[in-house]
Amino acid sequence: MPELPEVQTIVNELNKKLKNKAIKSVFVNAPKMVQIGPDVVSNVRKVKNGQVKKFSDLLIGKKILSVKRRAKLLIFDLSPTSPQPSHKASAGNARLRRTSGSLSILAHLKMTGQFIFEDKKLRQKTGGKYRLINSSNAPLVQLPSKHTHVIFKFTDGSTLYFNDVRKFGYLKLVRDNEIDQVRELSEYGPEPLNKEFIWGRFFTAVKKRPKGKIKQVLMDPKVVAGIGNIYSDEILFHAKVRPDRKVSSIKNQELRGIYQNIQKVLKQAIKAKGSSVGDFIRTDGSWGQMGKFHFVYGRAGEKCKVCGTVIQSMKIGGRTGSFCPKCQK
DNA sequence: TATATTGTTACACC
DNA sequence: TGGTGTAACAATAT
Repeated sequence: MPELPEVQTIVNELNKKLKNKAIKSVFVNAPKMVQIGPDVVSNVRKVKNGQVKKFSDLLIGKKILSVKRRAKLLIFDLSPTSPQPSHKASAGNARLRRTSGSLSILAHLKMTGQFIFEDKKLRQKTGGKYRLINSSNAPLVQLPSKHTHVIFKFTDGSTLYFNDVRKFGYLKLVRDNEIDQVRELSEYGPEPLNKEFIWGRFFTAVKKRPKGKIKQVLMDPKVVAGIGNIYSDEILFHAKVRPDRKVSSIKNQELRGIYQNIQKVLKQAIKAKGSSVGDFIRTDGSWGQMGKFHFVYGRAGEKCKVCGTVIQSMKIGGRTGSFCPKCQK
């Protein structure tokens, strides 16, 4: 379940590995998972079967300049669009006129998306599967697998696989100079690890929702970006606040503790390269280590690491939340 | 075969 | 109007 720390882990790794690599080819096996923004190609919102070629055509030859993150979205910035081919090539496609300027790929992993990078020289066959790195921490993965939906090949022989068991994730091409207007990006709240995430702003945003349960408010991307089920549970444990507490009942001091623990827990998780819960693995196929430090998430029925009380779970807003009934008030 | 799963959006209601 | 709550949706494993 990639949340902010998992996405940041992938971004850090891909930014190193993909920087200045040129795209040689793009294979799309699940057309519904790629989109072209309406501002890139007019009159096209979603790429359908016959339009996959446009998606790959727009990408081939481009270099990846950098990989960034906003909330849980990855942003691949590409080198500028090459000059248009001759008039006759575009004559039949007047309505699908390409606009100039740089493109970016927005990628969302949703529940089960994975990016796996394979350097040609690291591929080693082991009984039909491939171990990507020489480490006991790496599970065997088959590449491509039946859940590989998009494959990028680069001119240096390396490959990037986009896997997603549930197919909830997507890749979306948008114009770079209008990226701030993309709705997915413009409506997110502050980045919790940036300077913009100041106490006063957080306090105001939370207090605007007095009837909301604190866990739901923390997971609202408009209040603060990037926090999902795992980290809302963990943050509230460290802040000693039950997830079902109404905002109106939370004392300023408690909210201050939540604010501080948002940054503390997320930073620790990034250091541990994320939590390998569900399908999350790193771009080299290895697991993140944050799961070892979970105090409540996924531990319902087990004993609290602090006081020994059995961890409970409850549905909050249709989601499962876990907490220690003794440590959290 | 029914259910659980999650991030995000849509929408009805107050 | 905007906060609130609920449903819907994507697709699959179990």
